[in-house]
Amino acid sequence: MKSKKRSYHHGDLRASLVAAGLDLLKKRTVDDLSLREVARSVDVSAAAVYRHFSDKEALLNALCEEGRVMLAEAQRKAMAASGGGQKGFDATGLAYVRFALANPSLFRLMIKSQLPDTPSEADTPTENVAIQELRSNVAAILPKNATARQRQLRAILAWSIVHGIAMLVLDGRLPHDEKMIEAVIRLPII
Amino acid sequence: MKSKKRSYHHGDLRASLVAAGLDLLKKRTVDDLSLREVARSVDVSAAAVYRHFSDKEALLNALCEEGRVMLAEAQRKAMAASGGGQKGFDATGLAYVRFALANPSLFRLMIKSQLPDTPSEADTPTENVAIQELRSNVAAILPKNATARQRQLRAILAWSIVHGIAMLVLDGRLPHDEKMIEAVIRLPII
DNA sequence: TGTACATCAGTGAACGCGCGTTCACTGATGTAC
DNA sequence: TGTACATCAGTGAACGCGCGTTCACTGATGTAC
Repeated sequence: MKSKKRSYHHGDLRASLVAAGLDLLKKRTVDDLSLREVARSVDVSAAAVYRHFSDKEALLNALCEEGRVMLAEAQRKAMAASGGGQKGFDATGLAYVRFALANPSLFRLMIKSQLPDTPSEADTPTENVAIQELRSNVAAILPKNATARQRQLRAILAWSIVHGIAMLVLDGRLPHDEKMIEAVIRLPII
Repeated sequence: MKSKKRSYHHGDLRASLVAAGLDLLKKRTVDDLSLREVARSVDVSAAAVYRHFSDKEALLNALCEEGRVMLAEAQRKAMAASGGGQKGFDATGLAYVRFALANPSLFRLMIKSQLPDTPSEADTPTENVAIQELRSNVAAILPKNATARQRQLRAILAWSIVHGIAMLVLDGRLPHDEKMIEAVIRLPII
């Protein structure tokens, strides 16, 4: 049986490399993903990669960017399909976990990448874009008289829950059980 | 200024290697920790390590084991100091997060290591020792008429929260803010 | 229609690197007589 | 007390490996005249 090394290279090599990288991330650890292997799986020399990316990091950043688009799209769809409110909130969380479980290494890569965070050292230093959007979603769930502090803490709590489940399942500490995951996310936390 | 490479080797080399490994994990990623560097920091040849560990994996397992002891001890102390009940439960969770933040790479190494899990493929396949102890702690918090299912879900929820906070802070997605962490853990989730 | 030239994506060989592991060895220590 | 020997923790050189990156190159394609 020959190894069915599918070639991704039909025209735009840059796009092919990104596609191949995403595909390899389904089978490899982030640290096991080498620039050479990405090139190999597109049947191109390693040096060819440097025509499209300045270095390995630039290639990984491109993969991250692709992942960010995929995740945002999945969450947008989940929110729209569920009709907003508490259900929409839960659906968004579930989409987050599902994305992580479907793309383990890509998810880890995105998490570790520090790119999309606040560039300025503002009042809330390390806080990032995702959490701010999350907080506005939380605001829609909480009672109107909730304080800013309460909103912040609830947002962090919600993020921690979905992120925690995702990581525990990814690392094999919890079984990959859809029903269980949904049930945990739907638990009333207020 | 000379690099102050402290030697750990005073007698028991095995113990020195473990100590050096734990120390290096405070500054290095798990993947950046090489057997050669551990040996180097104890001023011993790389080959000497093989007198005490069969291979690199065995050395890493020893580091994991040390970490497990440290974490268990921290949680035991936290529980005892707080006097049990809901406070004890929160304190245990806080100890988990604090341990992770104090020993980032060691914590990651422990999480990925699959050793301490259930060896048999029982009814709850991937579930491990930690979650079972956690569930008994949850049982003490929940009302007496709670079902087994409710207890299980609450245990997973509690674990997910502390694990999620820990990972988000470790990966720089949330600021390392003790007050915030405590506040999130103490949020009423029922 | 044909020729000269520039462009530039991709090649393949080579580089230095640090890694995990193996191997024959050395030299200090303890034991037997 | 002295000598012969076994033990065994640690040495240092060497191995093959795959990596990221560089470099002079080739050869197809398009454009100018």
